[in-house]
Amino acid sequence: MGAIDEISRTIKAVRRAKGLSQLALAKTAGMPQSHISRIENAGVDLRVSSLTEIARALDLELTLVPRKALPAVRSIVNSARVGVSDMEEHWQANRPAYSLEDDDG
Amino acid sequence: MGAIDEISRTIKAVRRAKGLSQLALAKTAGMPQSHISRIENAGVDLRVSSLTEIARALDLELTLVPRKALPAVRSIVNSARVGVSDMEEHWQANRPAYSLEDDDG
DNA sequence: CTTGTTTATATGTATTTATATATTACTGAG
DNA sequence: CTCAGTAATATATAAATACATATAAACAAG
Repeated sequence: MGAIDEISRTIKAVRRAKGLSQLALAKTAGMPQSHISRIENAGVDLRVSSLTEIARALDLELTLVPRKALPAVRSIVNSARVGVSDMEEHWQANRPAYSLEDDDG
Repeated sequence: MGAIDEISRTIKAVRRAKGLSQLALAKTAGMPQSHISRIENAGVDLRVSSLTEIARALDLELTLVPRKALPAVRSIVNSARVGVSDMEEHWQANRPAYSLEDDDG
């Protein structure tokens, strides 16, 4: 599973957790609903500006963290979990954070 | 200053801090050197896959962190600083973390 | 100082692809 | 049936990306 896939899953999960429709998210992020749909389903390789806007609309922030700091950051992010059911499924079904890596490290 | 600008500055600073040429970074990231040059100077709106590969080549990880967790994450990232001179300038000249936000929040 | 060579970075151009706009279809709930 | 949410399609455009080439600096040797 690639980073893009991980991103799309996270977007979908967090959007649902916040009770937002694709249309609502799209409006806040300034893009058509069809684009959100494609992002969530069709493995679109987003541009950074688009990802930033979507993230912001979901109260997330795009961040670059050094590898050494990753475990600590993850535990913090886990503690700061939103605690909504739809999201829990996501975190448990996948990795315990919003991390966007895959396993070639 | 936008998020893209922040990203390009970070990439350039970290690459230099690691003593890598654009070509070396490009090879590791699997893209032509010309692209690195444009990313660092021409305000390119990167695709997520490109940013992920570059970040990985620089021992960074792209992460989505909830707003509430941002301050804690930043302090961690600050503690985990690499401590190279070229980078210090960057951190001091800009914001105290790798954070990619701008100021509309 | 000039020539050649190597390394680092920038630029010109063609291709690929995300994105915008608009529309349509499908689904489940009421 | 309507309505809300989502997915899928076609077209058009802007922009990222790839490929090739140019520029520039540094260095050595003549």
